[in-house]
Amino acid sequence: MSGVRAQQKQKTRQALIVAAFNQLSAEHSFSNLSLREVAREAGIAPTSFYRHFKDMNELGLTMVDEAGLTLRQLMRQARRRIASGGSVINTSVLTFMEFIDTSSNQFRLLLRERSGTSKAFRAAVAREIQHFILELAHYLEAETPCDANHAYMQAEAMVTLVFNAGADALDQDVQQREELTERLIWQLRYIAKGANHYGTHQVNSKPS
Amino acid sequence: MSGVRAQQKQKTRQALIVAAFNQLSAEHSFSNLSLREVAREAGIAPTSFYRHFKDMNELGLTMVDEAGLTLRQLMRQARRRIASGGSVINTSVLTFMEFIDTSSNQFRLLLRERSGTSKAFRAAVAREIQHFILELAHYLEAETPCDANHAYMQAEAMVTLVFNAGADALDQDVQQREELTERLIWQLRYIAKGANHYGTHQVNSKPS
DNA sequence: TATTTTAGCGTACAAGTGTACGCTGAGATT
DNA sequence: AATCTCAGCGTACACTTGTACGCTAAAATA
Repeated sequence: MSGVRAQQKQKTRQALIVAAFNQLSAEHSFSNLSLREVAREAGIAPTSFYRHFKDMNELGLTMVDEAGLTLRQLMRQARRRIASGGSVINTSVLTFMEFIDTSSNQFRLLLRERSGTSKAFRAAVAREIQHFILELAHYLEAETPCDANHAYMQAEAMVTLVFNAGADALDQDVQQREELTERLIWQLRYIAKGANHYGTHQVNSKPS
Repeated sequence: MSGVRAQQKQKTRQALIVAAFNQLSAEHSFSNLSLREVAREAGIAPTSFYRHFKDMNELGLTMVDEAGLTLRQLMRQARRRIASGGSVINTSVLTFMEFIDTSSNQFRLLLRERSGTSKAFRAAVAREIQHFILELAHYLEAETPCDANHAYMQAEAMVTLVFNAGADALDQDVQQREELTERLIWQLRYIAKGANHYGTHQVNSKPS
């Protein structure tokens, strides 16, 4: 049971995933990929694809998981930087922008399938984003004078803005990205300010 | 020059556009459409398609324009409601949600092509959204104590949140939509509050 | 060692795609 | 009335796609 067999299988399985990611780009989305092209790039026969995934759909869901994993790992790293004395907003934003830069295809997948044609895909992406929101909400509830409900809404708004800024950044050059990032940081400050205002007291009263 | 000829041409051209919109759905995106299927639904031969558009791409851009037009018309209507004494945030949000409900396929197109595979598409959608942002920014600058720069950032953040909430709403039932709308309204208040705080005075000082 | 399992291959096929080409007949133009 | 224009059609072709089926050789198991 040395597992030479299973080991090789994992290897080509991974080759398929890598091949699929490589074929994603600004001009090529997941739904444009064909089983045959992916198999070709992975160096196996089209029909061998089925030894690993029953479907292109199944491949896609695996890719979403993988992208989510990458993102979560990066953000864990961000939390370490924050713990050792970085500004929360700045560090998080910069880390996210780093993700977009170094793993743009993974981000593109999440971004596109969020509003894609497969309900399963949309749900999978929504789950990944939800992770983020909950984590941030938990942090905000603990570290700022905000009740749970407002902490959640605040987190949701922030994650939405960050994610969207990431999407815009994909098409931009360095100069534009810097301006975008600066605007984003201001916008996050707005939200923090507003949430702390409304979330701290008189939660149920209408604002003026 | 009665134009019977040209009139008929416009008619089938419109039939193509309608056919294409009809084939959009939660499970079917623009890039899934085939020229042949669109032509079939419009009731013409595949090759006749070329009498109207050089490309599926050209059809798509026309559709984006049309969707943008619908949206702008709806928002003009919203402005009238506001002028006759409605709350700004509430009225705008409700109007937008109405757009998503009654013209979901048009919204889906904008939503998806915003991060789609064609740069021209992305630019076209970005332009439509930019209209919105500028219009709102102008309003905010005039009606609230906010300098131009902060008014723009505020408007951008608000439009982003509204647009994204619309995207989420597409998959939701009435109950969930109500909750979503309520959260959205709070989030917009956060932004308004924060922007007025930072944008009114001491613009260049760091927040506490 | 003999047997079973299985990753990967090659062949084959039906279905669908975009589009080149030439024709027709009904409006438009002269 | 004679001519031109051109929206729409049908045929045809070269491709690409997913996948069913059966084979092989090497690893795993007995």
